[in-house]
Amino acid sequence: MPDVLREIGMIARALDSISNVEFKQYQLTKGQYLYLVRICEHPGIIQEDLGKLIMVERSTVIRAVQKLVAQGLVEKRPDATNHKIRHLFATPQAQPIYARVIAENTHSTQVALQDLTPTEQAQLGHLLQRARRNVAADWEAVQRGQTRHY
Amino acid sequence: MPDVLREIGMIARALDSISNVEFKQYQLTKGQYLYLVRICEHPGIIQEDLGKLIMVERSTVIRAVQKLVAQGLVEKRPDATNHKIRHLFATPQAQPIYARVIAENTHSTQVALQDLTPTEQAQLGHLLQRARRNVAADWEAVQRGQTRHY
DNA sequence: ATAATTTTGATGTAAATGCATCAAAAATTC
DNA sequence: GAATTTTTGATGCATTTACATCAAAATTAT
Repeated sequence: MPDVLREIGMIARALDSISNVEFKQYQLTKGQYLYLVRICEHPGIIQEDLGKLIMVERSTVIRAVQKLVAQGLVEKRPDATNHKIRHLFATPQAQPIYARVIAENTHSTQVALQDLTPTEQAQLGHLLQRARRNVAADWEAVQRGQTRHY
Repeated sequence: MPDVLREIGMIARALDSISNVEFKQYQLTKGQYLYLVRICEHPGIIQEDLGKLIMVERSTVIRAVQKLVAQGLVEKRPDATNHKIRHLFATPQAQPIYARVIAENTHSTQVALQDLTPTEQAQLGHLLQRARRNVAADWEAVQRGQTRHY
């Protein structure tokens, strides 16, 4: 069994840190780009689901979103019937930043996949998707306080 | 071009957060397992190279190592001729913890790859290795202060 | 050899992260 | 329908992370 964990960890840390450096010019601090992009692509999403989408802790999501709201990039709107949830929407000011983040992420992907054939790229995408689905179940269980046994 | 970045980010965050939860029982706080494992496997490594191995910032490595030293899990030894560097070694107390970390990481990998055939697993490993090498060059350049253009 | 640059380690400071906990609304159970 | 549990949001606190900067040793250039 190949040690895919370490490879994945290295790639993730490397690209995340590059992104963070580059997005400082748009006043985005560490990690903020992640939340902003997902909110842009899922208008009306609630914070709880945003956490599951990115796979980060609830409290982390909430603070990140609070900051985006303070910066005028995101809006929280109450629900008409469910008084517990808040829907998130990106503001018009977020749009140009969103475009830049996507451009940068696309470039990073190109760098990562530069010497892979289109077939290999597709293959990698599919295999990663399957691995991610496998992992998501465990992650949500641990978030709910369950313990893994092995 | 498939969006491998997001898949990789999700998997990395999910498994890292699970690991962090589980290793608290060994008094390892967030991220420490990463450093400890690499030091165990590379006796005598210096902090600078440890950063490149894990792909984290130099100052982050230094504080993480300082803490492991304070916990008695790692030792810093000066070099006989080069007075600038410090070699890192895991102490005997680190060994049982190392074994547990490896066991947990192996389990996580099994979960992630559970429904992939051995061929698919190998393929994923190879493709990720290539992507990681591609990314490493960019990461080291950005760490040295260079700007990417795209 | 001397000067300039790079490497390696370290720390102050600001910020994100994540656990524990609370609170209120909603959903479920009895 | 009342009581219990779950869901969703929020905050205090301890910790890691990372940038900027410094310092000293080593390397390279002049």
